[in-house]
Amino acid sequence: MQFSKSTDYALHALIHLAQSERRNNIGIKELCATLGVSESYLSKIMSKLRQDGIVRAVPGVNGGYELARPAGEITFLEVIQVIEGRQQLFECSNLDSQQHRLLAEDRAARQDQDCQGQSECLVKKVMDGAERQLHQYLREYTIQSVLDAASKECNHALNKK
Amino acid sequence: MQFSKSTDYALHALIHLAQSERRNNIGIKELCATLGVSESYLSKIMSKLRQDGIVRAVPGVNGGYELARPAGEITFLEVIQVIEGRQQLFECSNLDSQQHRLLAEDRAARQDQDCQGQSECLVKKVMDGAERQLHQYLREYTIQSVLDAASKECNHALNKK
DNA sequence: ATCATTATGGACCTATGATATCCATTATAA
DNA sequence: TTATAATGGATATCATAGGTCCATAATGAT
Repeated sequence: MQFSKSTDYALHALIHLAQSERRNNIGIKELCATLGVSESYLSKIMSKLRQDGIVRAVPGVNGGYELARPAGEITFLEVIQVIEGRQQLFECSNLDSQQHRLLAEDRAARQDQDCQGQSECLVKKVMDGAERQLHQYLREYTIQSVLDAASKECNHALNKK
Repeated sequence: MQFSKSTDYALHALIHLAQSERRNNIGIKELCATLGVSESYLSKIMSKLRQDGIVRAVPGVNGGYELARPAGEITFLEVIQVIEGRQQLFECSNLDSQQHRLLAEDRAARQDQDCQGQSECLVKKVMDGAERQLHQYLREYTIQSVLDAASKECNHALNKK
């Protein structure tokens, strides 16, 4: 279980766009030179980011990409979900297996109305909790926060001089 | 990015073993009937769990599997790592890209001794933090805790009657 | 000792998705 | 009108997940 390279590229591309905010329309050529990745591959990724409203793109002379929103409003979670998709981290296969059927029957036999309906697998419950934790964390970091961290390091160094 | 089916199978198999603790040596036939998965595939998974000391296996008549340790000492994290491997959730490709080189040069130019050595990518720093969060969460849940949750539900129902 | 039983590990297969390239087309500004 | 730059479709390659089959080894029962 790993994040794809595309996610890596997407995040770094967005950081570069954020760093170059005064200039608008950064071309794919500059982006792929900066990231060290092929033009054709990176444009697929940029295309996805555009379709999800994270960047704007303009073709033609002096065209290129720019952030569609302030860098502080683009979270890591959002970027990751655009690239990786929005499937759940964990899906319980064989919900009709004997193990699950027994648990469900238990619940049914007990006629516990509170438990009806939440026939979810207990393993999945734990894993869904893990996913929630992860999402909560990734929502707290934005493209801007990375830029801030970089300049904070820089200021720290300057103060020492 | 998703957990594999194998992780699903492994967790459910371990829960079944834990539920059947008094009987020892649960055969692969019983396990795969319970989980609804093929014998040949599940045995690969069980073999991994054995190699990592999570279950014990004994061949021959009346042989089978049993937990190698108390269910309360087998964490979700451990099981997941055995099955999924221990690679990092995020690896930064192109550490020699222009973007990374510039950051590194900045640090070097500043001659900030505190920052030397930690030339790590700022994106990776965030993602490593996410991984730590996830691991911390998954370490808190064990095979036993799932069993406890199930019986707690059961008691809750009995008290209402 | 032999035999039936059960786990093990190697070889193999297939499907899927990640990674990647190429090109024809479309949209834009100069 | 033209050069430029993004877009999307088709395609290729490779690694991994998911899965099967079989020969072998180990074990308890007879």
